[in-house]
Amino acid sequence: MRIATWNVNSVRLRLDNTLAWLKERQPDIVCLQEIKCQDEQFPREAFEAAGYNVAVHGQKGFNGVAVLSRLPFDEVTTGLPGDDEDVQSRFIEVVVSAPEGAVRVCGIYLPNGNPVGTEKYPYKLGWMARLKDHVAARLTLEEPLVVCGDYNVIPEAEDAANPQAWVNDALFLPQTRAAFRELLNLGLTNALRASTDEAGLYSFWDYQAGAWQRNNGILIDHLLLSPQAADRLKAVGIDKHVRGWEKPSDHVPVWADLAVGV
DNA sequence: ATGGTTGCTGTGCAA
Repeated sequence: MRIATWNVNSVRLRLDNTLAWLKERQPDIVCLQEIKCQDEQFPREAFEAAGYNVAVHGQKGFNGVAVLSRLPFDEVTTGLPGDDEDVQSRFIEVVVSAPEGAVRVCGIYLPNGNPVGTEKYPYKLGWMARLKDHVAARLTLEEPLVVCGDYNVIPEAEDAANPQAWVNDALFLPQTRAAFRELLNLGLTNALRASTDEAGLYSFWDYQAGAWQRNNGILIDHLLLSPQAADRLKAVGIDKHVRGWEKPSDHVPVWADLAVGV
């Protein structure tokens, strides 16, 4: 089963790119972030015609997450538990049944947190604490679980082309990186880092200042695996070439193959 | 080099 994550930065503007990439990469499950539309504006029919079931947790203008799945959904839940006041659409969780058993997938759009010094940074850290609590609870199920999405976290210096440019940024502050490590320390495996320690692997290049042309990227889109998923990990990839397409997102897809189901 | 670009919205905000 191939599970992917991609921050598309507007699913409506990126529909052609997304359909072209689905055809090329043939993922079974895709978590989309920053769809930037309400549920009823999501181009559901186009994805259904491509062979996918659709689950959407949208929001007007900003944020918004969705999951595409070739297999039908056994469960869909939206919203990260732990704060009833949080109205931002950043979390969706699905369960699908593969022949060998259920696979649970959480699609996340973790808050950016900038500018540091505003309420945005504590919101990010609070969201990460809530995610940790939720993942800890899910891990007790002892099933294959993938928590993937735009984490807005640069875990290590080698995950940025120019780490010094990020030292005061919410994506790379020590507290941010510590919270990400706390998540890993629950027993999750970073799929990409389970297969390579290579530097220079990025998933985001800013639209500004020729970041793509200079390969000034950062790695902030991650797939974290429960032990039962990590045991079945077969391959991981980053579809960097998609950043060079016409009208690209500033993020590219990241995917992992698990030896479960199709 | 404290800029630069993109998307949605509303003529600014978020990233």
